[in-house]
Amino acid sequence: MDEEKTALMFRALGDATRLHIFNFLRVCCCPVAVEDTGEVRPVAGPTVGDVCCHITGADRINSTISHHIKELRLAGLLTVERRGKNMLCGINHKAVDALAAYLAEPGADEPDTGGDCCT
Amino acid sequence: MDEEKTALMFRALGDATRLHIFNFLRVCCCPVAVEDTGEVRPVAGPTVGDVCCHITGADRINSTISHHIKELRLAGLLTVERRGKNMLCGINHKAVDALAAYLAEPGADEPDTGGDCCT
DNA sequence: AAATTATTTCGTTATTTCGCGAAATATCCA
DNA sequence: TGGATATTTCGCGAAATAACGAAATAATTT
Repeated sequence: MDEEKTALMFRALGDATRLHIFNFLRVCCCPVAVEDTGEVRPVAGPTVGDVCCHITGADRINSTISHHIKELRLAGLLTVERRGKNMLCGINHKAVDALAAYLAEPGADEPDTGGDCCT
Repeated sequence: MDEEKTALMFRALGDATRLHIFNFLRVCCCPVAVEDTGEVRPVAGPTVGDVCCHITGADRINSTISHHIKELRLAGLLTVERRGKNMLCGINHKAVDALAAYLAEPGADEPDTGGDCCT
């Protein structure tokens, strides 16, 4: 996973509102289908409106939430797909797993420059 | 791990320069001591100057790098300790592990609100 | 004590981000 | 076709952030 993309994901999660959205979608029921291509898309799940309702408490959709969801999507952490009038949100588990692995395995994608860097 | 703190960590890693610093420190040799209190501190390792040199290529310390290191430290991801004239940097593995676990275990710290959120 | 080295803090400027409301777009229903 | 619903895009002002150089602080050497 390239560093640019990784930073983008971390950045997306580095906002209280977005992290809240992300958590909600993770604990929420979000059945997904995996295409032959490997692409993952939500089969059912909360709409952008549901998310907005849960996060803000308001029953009207908020442009701010829409914007945050877009940012999470651009980072690759969310999938969003139109279903009629609604947009269904789902977690991109593959991306989340990759990010978790990144944190768990130090320097897996970096040439080892250690040894000549200590004082 | 509380959500506020988690977002702070993600935010700290969500900048290309800081992620670069973080990666450098992870692959670099960074022996640490664990105190009786559980506190972790670097025993040896790259100084702020070493980090700056590696990241920017310049041989002079840069206030920008100093600032980024401070931010990583405030997020709890780095430990910084004075050793004579220098400041030694080290990774706070405990915090990194906690962050990795957070990503790996969906909703471990969130009450399950699923079931009534799908359309 | 003065000079030197390593690093942080401060003040400034340019850029980005956040939240908001209004307008635009897309889809469905009558 | 004309609404109604769901969502995104646009434009705005306020607040946060990033990079930079200069000054300040801390520890070491002479």
